[in-house]
Amino acid sequence: MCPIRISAYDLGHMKSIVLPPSLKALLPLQMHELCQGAFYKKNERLFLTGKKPDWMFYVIAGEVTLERTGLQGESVVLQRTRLGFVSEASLKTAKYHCDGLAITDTNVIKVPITELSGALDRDPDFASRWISMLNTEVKRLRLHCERLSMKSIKDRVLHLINTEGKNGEYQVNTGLKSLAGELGVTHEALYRTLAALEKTRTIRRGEGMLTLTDKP
Amino acid sequence: MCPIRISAYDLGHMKSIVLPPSLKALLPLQMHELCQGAFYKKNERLFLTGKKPDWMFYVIAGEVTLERTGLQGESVVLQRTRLGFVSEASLKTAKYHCDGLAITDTNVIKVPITELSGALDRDPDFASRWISMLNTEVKRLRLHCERLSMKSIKDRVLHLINTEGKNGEYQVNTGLKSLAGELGVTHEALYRTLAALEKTRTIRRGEGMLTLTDKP
DNA sequence: CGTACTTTTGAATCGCATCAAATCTGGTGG
DNA sequence: CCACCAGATTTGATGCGATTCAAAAGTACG
Repeated sequence: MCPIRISAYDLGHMKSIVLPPSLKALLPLQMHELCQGAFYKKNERLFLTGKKPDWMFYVIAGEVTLERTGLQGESVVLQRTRLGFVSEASLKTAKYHCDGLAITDTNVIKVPITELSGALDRDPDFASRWISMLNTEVKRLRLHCERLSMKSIKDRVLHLINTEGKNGEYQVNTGLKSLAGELGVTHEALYRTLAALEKTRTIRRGEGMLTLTDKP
Repeated sequence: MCPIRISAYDLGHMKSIVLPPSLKALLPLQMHELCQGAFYKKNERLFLTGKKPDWMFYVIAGEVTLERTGLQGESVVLQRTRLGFVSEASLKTAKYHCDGLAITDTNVIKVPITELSGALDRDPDFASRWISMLNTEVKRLRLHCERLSMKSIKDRVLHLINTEGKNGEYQVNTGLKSLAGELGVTHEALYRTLAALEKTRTIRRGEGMLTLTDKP
């Protein structure tokens, strides 16, 4: 029952690449060959705030966050992606409104934006699939907002397991410190909350997994 | 310099209606006549969680929130709309994932979902405009998440004025209590924070407007 | 084996939630 | 027109939970 997770590899320029099924099903056929693979080491940035978007990034291994640096220089995590597009919303945008940061070694598929945009205009089925993807993203973001509106860390953690997890199990992929950032709390407070939740047998922990214990 | 704001009217069944320019520009011509006007009194619900979406709601006057009721029965505001679509993300969804609540007397344009979906498949230009709208929404939601990640109420208020306001001015439309909900804080705390910000001359208040005082 | 980072625990502090209550406001009906 | 009510606004007092600062223990990696 260990989580299936592809590790990231640096394959150099990766001339020919294999698209993951989810991306293959989304993109029209003629786009497939225009895609390129890319590798980013931990803490490398895929793109920077203010820069012009040329590629759409589809994460296939590793993990990428969208971050903005606040007024005091602290970074705020807007989104984390382990499988799927980062910055879908930058399709028709002149500049990025946040940074894309690989928080671990990461493989992505790069899709050229100009061609992507053209294909969306030409191919109604593709446009429809793209809209569905954006709909999903909007809902995910609404849930994220809901989570961040909760006052206690305990509530946020349980909400996370319930909405992002499967069958009451949530896989923590890049460490609790990173998760704390996503939940909008300090890592110390998260550690304490998890310890408390474990002591009251509300959740169990193991192998980076947070599991809800079923209560009668 | 008073804010232009259309008040909501109950025009009965409103057989023939006038679409606002923003909606007219978005929808293809043949959709225009399929739209209907509707009026909701304060605290009426446009739709309920779990119900099947038949109409898309475009708010033209008043204000609508998307809300989910948490485990303890408290309601969490996911989104507020004063002009534009509510629940754009429910286009291809079997059921609503939240409630739509008129928090003041509200006029909306109802657009039939089946026809809307068909038009998106047939009309690439329309699909393109729809995608742009979703992109905007995704970005707005990301900013909302960023705001909710801020620890202090002061930071959230200033972020709100900077991102949702115009020229350092933010119009509070439906009361501070409602705004407090959107910011994820209690109304008491918000009142105190605003009073403090006013005392230090960081902001000014008047006529439901929060204005940033320019500092050298 | 040393370095960097994560995880963990400790103690002090502070901001916000909470509960309470007073004032103000607009709208309703006598 | 005024009494009345519901809701919004405001201020006060108290306690809790999260932040903050600090430091120790664990872990991965070269």
